[in-house]
Amino acid sequence: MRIGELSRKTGVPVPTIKYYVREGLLPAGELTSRNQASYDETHERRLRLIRALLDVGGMKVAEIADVLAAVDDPERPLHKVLGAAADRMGGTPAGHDDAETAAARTTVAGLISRRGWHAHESNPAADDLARALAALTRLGHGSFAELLETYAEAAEQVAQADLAYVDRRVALEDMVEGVVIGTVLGEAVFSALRRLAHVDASARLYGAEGVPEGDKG
Amino acid sequence: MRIGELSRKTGVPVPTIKYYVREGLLPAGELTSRNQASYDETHERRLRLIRALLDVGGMKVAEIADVLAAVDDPERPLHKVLGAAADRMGGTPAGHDDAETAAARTTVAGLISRRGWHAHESNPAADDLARALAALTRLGHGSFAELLETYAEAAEQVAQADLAYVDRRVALEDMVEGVVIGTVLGEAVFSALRRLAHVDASARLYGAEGVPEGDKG
DNA sequence: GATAGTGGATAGTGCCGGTATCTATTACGG
DNA sequence: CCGTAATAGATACCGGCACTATCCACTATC
Repeated sequence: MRIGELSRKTGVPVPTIKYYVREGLLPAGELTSRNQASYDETHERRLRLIRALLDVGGMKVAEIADVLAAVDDPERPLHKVLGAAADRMGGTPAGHDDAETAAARTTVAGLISRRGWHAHESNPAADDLARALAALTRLGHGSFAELLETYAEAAEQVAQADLAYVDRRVALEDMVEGVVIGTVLGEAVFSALRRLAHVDASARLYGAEGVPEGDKG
Repeated sequence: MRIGELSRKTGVPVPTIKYYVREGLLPAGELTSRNQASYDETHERRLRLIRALLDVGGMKVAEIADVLAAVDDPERPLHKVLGAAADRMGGTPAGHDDAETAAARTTVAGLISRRGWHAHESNPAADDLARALAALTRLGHGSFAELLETYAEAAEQVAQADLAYVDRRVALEDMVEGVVIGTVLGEAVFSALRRLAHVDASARLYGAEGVPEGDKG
């Protein structure tokens, strides 16, 4: 198909498709003449993946380029792709190691070893966690750490379900892509569920309705 | 204290503090003369909260302004603040209701009623969830919905722990702020934990180490 | 052979979170 | 009482990002 049809099928404007190609998110179409290239379903699928990662997953274009490059790497070291997909967070690049962050890092290391997780504390996620805990401490909510075990338990459940899904549901061919999808979109799914559950829990605790009559605007 | 000291204590540059005041995130200091204002610990705390919401929570300045306005509202309708804190997601404003989204919406409504959640399906979180599921469907992962129950279970655990923490740990005075902190920073915490758990789960499944020797760059 | 569509390239747009600069004023140390 | 530093407030500007507009030379198609 030509670029116009690709655009129509996916709802992505033609100039945007060109932009994605320039940025390395999408392979160029195969040239059939100097100003004609043909695109196939792989382009269509990749385009949908890009939009999902952008719109639902909130990833940045450059991050998507990195992750997709890892996906396309024939070597496909699964845990590296997973890392690339997961390490897209952490707005603050490094973060000076103040007292709170150092203490939080210790807490995180303790949690990891206590749960026997096969994850090194140098993992970027551990860093993000430490920074979040440090921020909580600075706000006088250091005891939020009491919830860590509950959180970790739930996170384990979710992660196991994710990986099991990928393992049994996805052909080896698409496994890497499946991991990316599960990691990024799964996060969006869980986030939304958590917010819904919050509404429910607060309704039960404080008697506030999810949406009182006529409060839908 | 004066603005310079506030800046030193929090690490936020003076012009940035002025910017936050302009944007309504931070109340202005009390004027003691035409070019002097005094700030107190409430400003300091608020400033830390703003930075946490920005850096760790990934919220936008305008969103923070909304949420903090709700926090400062003497009426303090708790569930509304929670909503304001939670509804900060969803990059795509509305989203045309295509076939996939409509189907996903039905799935979400089913889930909510099945779990007996006191949350209306018109909730923005339900919308985000539907959009995430629709994106998964478009990518050929409609069966990801099989994980919804597991996800929901975990989300319930986390939400209950969150609210219980707020309920018993926070004076009524600060409860609203506590909800915001728990909602936003709790999400960052859980997200990081989920990524760590992913690393662990994939290590167990596929034998990839969290960080192989000399792979820490 | 007119028209619409295309690949490729460059420049521009709108938003966002600040940062720089400027003025008029005041606090503060000596 | 004077010089310097800091401050409030206002406006202009900046860099990053995700596009979007425009242009050109060319070609598929009617």
